[in-house]
Amino acid sequence: MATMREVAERAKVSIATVSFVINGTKPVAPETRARIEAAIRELDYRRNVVARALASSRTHILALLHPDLESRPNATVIQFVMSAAHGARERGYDLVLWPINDDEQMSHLLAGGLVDGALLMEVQIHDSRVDRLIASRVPFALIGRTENDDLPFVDIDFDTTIHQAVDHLRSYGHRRIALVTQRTKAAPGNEPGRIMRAESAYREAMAILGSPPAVITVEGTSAGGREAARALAADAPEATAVILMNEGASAGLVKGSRALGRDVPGHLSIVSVSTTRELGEMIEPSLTVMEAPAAPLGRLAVNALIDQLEGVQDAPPHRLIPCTLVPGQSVGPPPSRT
Amino acid sequence: MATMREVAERAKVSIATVSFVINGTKPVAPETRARIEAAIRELDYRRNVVARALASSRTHILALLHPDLESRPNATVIQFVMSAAHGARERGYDLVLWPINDDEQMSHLLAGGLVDGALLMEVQIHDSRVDRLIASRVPFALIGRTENDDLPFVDIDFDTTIHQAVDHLRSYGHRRIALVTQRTKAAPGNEPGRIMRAESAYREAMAILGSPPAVITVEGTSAGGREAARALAADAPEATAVILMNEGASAGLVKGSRALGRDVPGHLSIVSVSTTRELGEMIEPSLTVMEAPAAPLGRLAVNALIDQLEGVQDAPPHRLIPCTLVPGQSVGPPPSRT
DNA sequence: CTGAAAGCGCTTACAG
DNA sequence: CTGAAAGCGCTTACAG
Repeated sequence: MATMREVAERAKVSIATVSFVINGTKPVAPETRARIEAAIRELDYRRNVVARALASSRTHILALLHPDLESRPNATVIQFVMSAAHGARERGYDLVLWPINDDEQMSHLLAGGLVDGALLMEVQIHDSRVDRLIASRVPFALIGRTENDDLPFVDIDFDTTIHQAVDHLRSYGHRRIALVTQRTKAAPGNEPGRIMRAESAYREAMAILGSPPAVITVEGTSAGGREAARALAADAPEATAVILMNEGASAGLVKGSRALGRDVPGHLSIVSVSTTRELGEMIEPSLTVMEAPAAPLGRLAVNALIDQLEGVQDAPPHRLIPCTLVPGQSVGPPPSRT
Repeated sequence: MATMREVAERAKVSIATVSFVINGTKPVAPETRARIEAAIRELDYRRNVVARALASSRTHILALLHPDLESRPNATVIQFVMSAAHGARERGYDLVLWPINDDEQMSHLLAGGLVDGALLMEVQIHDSRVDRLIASRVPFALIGRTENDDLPFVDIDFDTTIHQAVDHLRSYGHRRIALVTQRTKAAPGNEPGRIMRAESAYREAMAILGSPPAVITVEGTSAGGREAARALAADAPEATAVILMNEGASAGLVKGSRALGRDVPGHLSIVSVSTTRELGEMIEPSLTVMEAPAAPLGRLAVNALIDQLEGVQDAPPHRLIPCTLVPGQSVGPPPSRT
């Protein structure tokens, strides 16, 4: 590869001037600029990004910190990741994947100076990784929120989403609506924020509706879904509809309900929240879903971070995006009482 | 952040010696080493990876080149990506995501000197990106193969996989087996290698079986699956089983068959190849799948690349991994002729 | 076993 | 508008 020095020699200028035209950092006379651009073209010169990084103390690399997702990743996650990578590249940044197992390792990586900023996924209400991030002094943006709303974050607007889901069900005549949510390994009270926020939005909506809430928590698996179906029949038999905040359990819930003789949507309507429409279509009957804004959220997160790095002040204030209703065939009127 | 110079001063040695102990590149006297290690601990020193990269011309960064998957990624892809990232980190490398739209852009990125090596996904039979990779002189490994088997690659062993699928169906008594494959935007004859290889393995198996092959190609969507169901009924009515090499069409195929009055597996058995077991479980009846070895393949790919970078000679010669049969409920005996 | 020094390929005050 | 030079924080022959 040609170096900046070779370009400078060929164009009969100093390397400083070459740098100025490449970066547009200082005005350069048109003729000089033309000579330099010609030299760049002739030598097929590409600036060495590592040297630039060392000299400017800006690597233009961003880290995506995520729990080790090797096992059960979902479609929403990859859409998010890919759109973040894409958004980063569009602004001249690279995105590295950092599967983080423990906080110690995370601090280590952050201290290496490889990245200009970090994106943290699967944020919990109390999250020690956020403390590590702050301590590292590496700028960051969170995907999800801790209890501290002041930190830079982007998130799904669960309030709006859940209320829309409830409204949709109400428009069919449902009044008794249960919530099926997901059990995690996190300590109780410290679930991923999305689970807690969805639940509190649900409780609020039920309060407005004047209906008693019914919350069922199961694993995010087919078996979990079946368990939810049994629990619904046993503990919340009056519920004619369910809001499902547990993508992995969706197929099991439908299968399990049918196995108990409860047709979907004949006896039980289902809205699956924060999932993909593709997943909704896989299931029979196809699920009515509130599609997670994974791709927009990925771009929003990466742009919020880069804006922060580059000191852009007019960053868009809205950092919450609601899910989008995608009607399927899992919602119908409640069974008529006979 | 502390620098190596500060460590050296505190330990009363030269920075060269500090470098030697950090990298283990040269023997250092035990007492000297102890002093240096103490200084490192006391200053909480972390080597700057950018400076190391520039000085050593090794960035320890790898690129994962993938088509722009923002739209329809699948679970197999993310498992692959995550395990590659994880495998890279375990060996001290970082993985950057490069969504590649065109070859030009790819060459640009490669020329920037950011990465030591590259992994290319979704390799096609004739793939201009591979030519670009070779021209860039950046070491690489392919996920999938071009027609040139000599290049470093890892891949699913479609031969073994398809033959196992056929054997599984034969053990139930099936002899007339169709293949449903996926239409892509690629020019005919230049599909992703996996599609061509699966098809030729299928044709070979049918030849051995003495049955005429029947190949149906549809979009990788629910609509495509329905189309496949119709085409099977119309064009290959004698087929009692189908090997599905089209994950996105799986739900549609089942729904479409039933809509035509053909029960699964009563009238039609299905084996879905190169997919995830989670997806198989979503569907009713749960699909018998040949699970793609996404995670092992991710590690294999990244290790093959790093071995190459580090001159490890005893790289494992086996770079093909077959899918794993995960029985579901979509395979049964063929309908008895009445 | 240890050190002085060159050099990796850029950016960036500073001077003119 | 352009250049000489220092410096980013390391690695790596080379010398001793």
